[in-house]
Amino acid sequence: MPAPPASENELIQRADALAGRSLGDLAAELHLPVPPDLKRHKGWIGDLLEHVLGAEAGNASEPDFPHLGIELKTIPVDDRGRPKQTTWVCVAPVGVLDPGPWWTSAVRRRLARVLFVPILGDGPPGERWCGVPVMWSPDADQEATLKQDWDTLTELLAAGEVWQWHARHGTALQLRPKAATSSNRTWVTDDEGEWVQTVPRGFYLRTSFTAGILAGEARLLDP
DNA sequence: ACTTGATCATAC
DNA sequence: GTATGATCAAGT
Repeated sequence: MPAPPASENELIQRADALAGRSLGDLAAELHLPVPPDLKRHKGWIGDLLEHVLGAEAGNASEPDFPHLGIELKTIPVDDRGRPKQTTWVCVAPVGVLDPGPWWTSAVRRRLARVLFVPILGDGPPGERWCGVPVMWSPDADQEATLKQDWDTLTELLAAGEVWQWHARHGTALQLRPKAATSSNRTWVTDDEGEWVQTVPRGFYLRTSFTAGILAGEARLLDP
C-alpha cells in the first residue's frame, strides 16, 4: 500500500493522477478483488480510493488523513458531473440532550476540508473511472447554510420531536436513517418525556449542495 | 426523475 | 452496538 501523503499538495498530485483511470486498474495494482456489482459491497469504491491514496484505515472519528486534517469522499456523478447520490457525513446526535454549538460539531469538523473524487460510469465497478478531484472547504455562504441546517436539525433532535426526524428538512444537510436495517433501534425520550425506540439517524449532504461544490470548482479549472 | 427511507459489508 | 465506507430500492 502507498505511504500516506506527506502534504496536501502531494495528496492533490496523487489524486489528480487518478483522473481517467479505471477502478479495475487501480484495484489490480493493489491486488484487490473487484466485486461484480455494489449491492453487497456498497463501500468498495470508498475503501479502494483510501488504499490508493494512502489513507490510514480504521482510525475511528478521525479524518482519513489525520496529519493533514483531510477527509476523503468518493461521489458518483453522471456524464455532466452532477452527483447521483447524497453524501454521508456522520451520525446524528439522537438521544443527546445538548449537541453543543455548531463550531464544535462533528459535521463542521468532518467538512472542514474534503477531497471529493468523482466517479464516472454506470457499469460494473471495475469499469467505472475517476474524474478530476476537487479539494474543498466551505466558503462563507456554504458554511452559513450548513450551520443553519445543523441548528434546525439538532433542535428537532434535542427536543425529542421524533415525528419530525425525516429527510425533508434542511437545504444542504438532511437527516436520514443510518442502520443495518430498519429494525435497528435506539432509545430516546420524545417531546413528552416518554421513552421510545427509533432507528438511528445520520447526516447527509443533498445532491443539490454537492453539485454546487463540484460545479464551482470545475469553473475554476475550465473558465 | 428524483427523493426519502432502508439496507449491506467490515472493523473494533 | 458504534463506527467506517456508501448505494439500493420503494415511494411519490
